[in-house]
Formats: sequence, C-alpha cells, structure tokens
Amino acid sequence: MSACSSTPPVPILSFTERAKSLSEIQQAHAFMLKTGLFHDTFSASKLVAFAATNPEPKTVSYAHSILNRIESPNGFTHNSVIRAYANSSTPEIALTVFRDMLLGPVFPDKYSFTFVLKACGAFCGFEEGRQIHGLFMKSDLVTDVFVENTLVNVYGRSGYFEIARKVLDRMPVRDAVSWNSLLSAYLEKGLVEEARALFDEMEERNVESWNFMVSGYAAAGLVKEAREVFDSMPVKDVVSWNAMVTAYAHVGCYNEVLEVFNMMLDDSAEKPDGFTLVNVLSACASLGSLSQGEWVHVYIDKHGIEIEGFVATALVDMYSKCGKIDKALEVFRATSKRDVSTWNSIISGLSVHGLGKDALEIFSEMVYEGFKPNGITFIGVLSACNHVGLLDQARKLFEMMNSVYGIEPTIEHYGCMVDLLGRMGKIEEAEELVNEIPADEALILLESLLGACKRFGKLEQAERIANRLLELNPRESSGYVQMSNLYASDGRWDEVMDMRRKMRAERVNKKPGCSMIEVDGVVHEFLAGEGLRIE
DNA sequence: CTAGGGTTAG
Repeated sequence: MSACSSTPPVPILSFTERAKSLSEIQQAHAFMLKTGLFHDTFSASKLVAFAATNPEPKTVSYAHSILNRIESPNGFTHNSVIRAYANSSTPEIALTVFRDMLLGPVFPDKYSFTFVLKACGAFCGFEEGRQIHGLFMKSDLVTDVFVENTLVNVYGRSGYFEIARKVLDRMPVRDAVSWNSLLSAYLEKGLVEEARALFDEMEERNVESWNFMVSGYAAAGLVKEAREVFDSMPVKDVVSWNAMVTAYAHVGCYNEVLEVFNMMLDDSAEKPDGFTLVNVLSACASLGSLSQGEWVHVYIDKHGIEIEGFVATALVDMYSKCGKIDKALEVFRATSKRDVSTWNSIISGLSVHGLGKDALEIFSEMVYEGFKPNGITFIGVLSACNHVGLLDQARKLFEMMNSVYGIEPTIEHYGCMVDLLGRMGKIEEAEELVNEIPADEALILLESLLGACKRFGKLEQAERIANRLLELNPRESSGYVQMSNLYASDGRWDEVMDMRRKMRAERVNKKPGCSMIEVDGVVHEFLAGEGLRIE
C-alpha cells in the first residue's frame, strides 16, 4: 500500500461536494459503501458534513443516520450534525447527538457546546440549557465568548432575563453580539421598553443592534419609534432599509414605503435586494400606482435581477392589481423559474379580472407541468368558477382539492361554493355544505345564502336559514333585516312587525349605512337617516 | 461557530 492510501480519491469527494439533493448524497454514500471508502473516517465524515449543510431539511436526519454508522466518528462530524439540527425545525434532536457524544470517546469541544446551546435557544429549552451550562463549567474547557453569547441568548429566549443578564455581566470579555443576544431576546418577547433601556446602556453596538431596535419597534406596532431609531442610525445596511420598508408595509403606510425606498436609492450606497423590491411592488399594487410599479420593473431589468420566486409573484400581482392583466400575463410567461405562488398570483389575477376561463386554463397548465396546487390556488380557481358561473367545474374542483391534493377546505373555499350555489339557486345543496363547518364560522355564509333566497323568492328556505342565523347570533341585525324585507316583499306585514318586535326585544340595532365624500381635501361622512345638517 | 429582514399569491 502506498503512503497515500488514507488520502481518498478526489472524484467521489468532489461529487459529494457538488451533491445538491438527498438522492445525490445517497449516490455518494452508496458508492462509498461499495468501494469500502466508507470505512475511511475522513471520507465518511466529509459525507456527513455535506449532508448536514445541505439546505434540504430531510438530509439532516440522513446525515445523522450516517453518523451513527461510522465506526469511530471524530468530534467534527458530531458537531456538524448538532449544528444542522440546531438550524432545523427539530432542534431538540441535537440533544440526542450531544448525549451520544458524551457517552463516546470524544468529549464535546467549544463548538459542540455552542451548537447544542443554539439548539436549546431554538426551542426555548431553559432546563436543558442550564444543565449544559453546568456541564461546560465542570469541563476542562476554557471560557469562550461564543459559548457564553449563546448562553445569554438561551436564557433570554426562554424568558429568564435576570439569569441572562447575570451571565452577560460576569463575562470576562464581551462583544456586540453578547449585548445583542439579550437585546434580541427582549424584542422577540415584545418587551420594547426593556430593550430600549438595554440599548441605551450597551457598551458596544453594531448595525445589527440598530436593526434589532427598528424591527423590534415595528413588530410592536410602534412605527414612529422605529423610524426615529432608523433616522439616527450611524450606518445603515440593506437589512436596515428593509426593516424600515417592511415596517411601513406592515401597517399599510404604502406612501412611506415608497418614500423610504426613494431615500435608499438617492442617499445610500446600499442596493435594494429582493426583500426591498417585493415590499415596494406590493405597496405599488395596494396604491394602484402603475407608474411606480413600472419604474421598479425597469430597475429590475436594468440591474439584471432575475425575475423568479417572490419578485416574480410580486411583479405579476402588481400588474394585475394595477389593472394591467396583459402585462401580468406577459411577465408570468417570461418568468423562467415559476413556483406555486407565481401560478397563484396569475390565477387570482385572471379571476378578479373576470377571466375565469383563462384562470382555469392556466390551472390545468400548472397541474400538467407537475406543480402541486395549495389552498390559495383553490381559492383562485373556485372564485374563477364563481365569477363565470361554472358550477359543475367548481363542484369537481372542490371535491378534488381534498381527494387528490389532500387540502382541507377552509371557510374561504366554502364561501366560494356557497356563493356560487346560492347564485344558481341551489339553496339546499349550499345548506348541506354549510352544515359541514363549525357554527361560528358559518354565520357569514348563512347571510350570503339568505341573500340568495331573497333573490330567488325562496321564502320557506329563507325562514329556515334566518332561524339558524338568529339561533347562532341573536344580537346580529342582518338576519332580522333580511327576513323582514323578505316578508315585506311578500306582503306579510304581520310577520314584518313581528321581526321588528323581536329586534327591539333583543336590543338589536341595525348599523346605519354610511357614506363618505372628499371635498377640498376634507372627508365628510354621512349616516343613513341622520337628516340634513345645515351649518 | 454566536445575535439578524415577520418579503409574494387569499
């Protein structure tokens, strides 16, 4: 044997490194087993490490299972699996790997502790974190700023702020992350005042500290405070701008979204990214501001930003909300990488534009191309059927969503069906559907059905539905009002009086109709029945 | 290695 026998051949490792999916990693694994390379700890570790850093969630447990089959895994290999679990949706499994490590020949190092503590932070495991903290202190490992920063975060995130603070205060060396670990924990719990006090007291701050404050204030609904912090930032990065833009978008201040976006373009070196553009496009969509939206589209093209994913969806949605369904379709067609959301945005767009047939055609295309529709897709196609009156098609789709795609219909889906059935005069069939859903959610659907009964003059069904409506919510006016109108149209005045009496007895008041008009920039409000006011 | 943007379609 040559001296190089422990150095693995290059091809399979470089294949492993390039492996993008679980199946490619499995191929590499199979190859290693077949050639005996798997017995080489270095090669096997590489395999685990690459599987663990793969973005696909399922590869983490695969990495774990490979780790368990390695004869004498080193610390590095354990660590990469612990870290992968810490970043996964099942962080608590990291504890299992950590325990296996304690039982094995290789004692955890500072990396193992950092990662397993991060996992504890992810599931707010105070007790687990405390025990691991104790273990770290009893070990021969020297104190480490990474381990301690993560500890501060674990205690903070599990709500033990005093302990977190004590750890922070006793740290021999602190950096900005140490402070941020506690700051972010406060903000995560919505404790903005505590966060503010800490922020003012901090020995050291970086851009992230400021970003935490901006997004923390915004999450608490304090947009003004967020803006104040934002304006006084010494340095802003993309995240800062996005945090501010998102803050305004969140509360529906779309003009401010555009204002901040323009500031970003004018006086900052930071380039907008996908997050920025999606927020800006959605603001344009809500404002119906086609010109601004078109400007963003030009910006995207000019800067060679690929139209895919979130950006594609937002762009299609912007055009359709601004009334340019042809442009929306054009963008959709030109998009190279589509996902479910892109399909959904064009389907919904076509549907609200009354182009139900086109929406259904695109849906067929979507299925044909192998995309899996979700609940939102079905809201789109069902409302498309609703707009065009395609009852059979809607029935088929409604049935399919559960039987073929395993999607449980929600109130929105039932709403589309009940609306359509009512519109077609199929009151009994609609009632059967309403009976499938919980009573408190059924209210709004019953009201819609009552309206349909009225249009079709179905008095008997209307009485039945109105009674159910009144049973469910005797204080709500719409049932009484609709019924009394219905009796009136049939000339049954005694019943009309009876309804009015019941309303008085239950102290139900109909909410007055209201309309507004803007004159010279001042909004005037008129209430039905209030009479003329002359000033 | 540790703290980080509640981005889209209803």
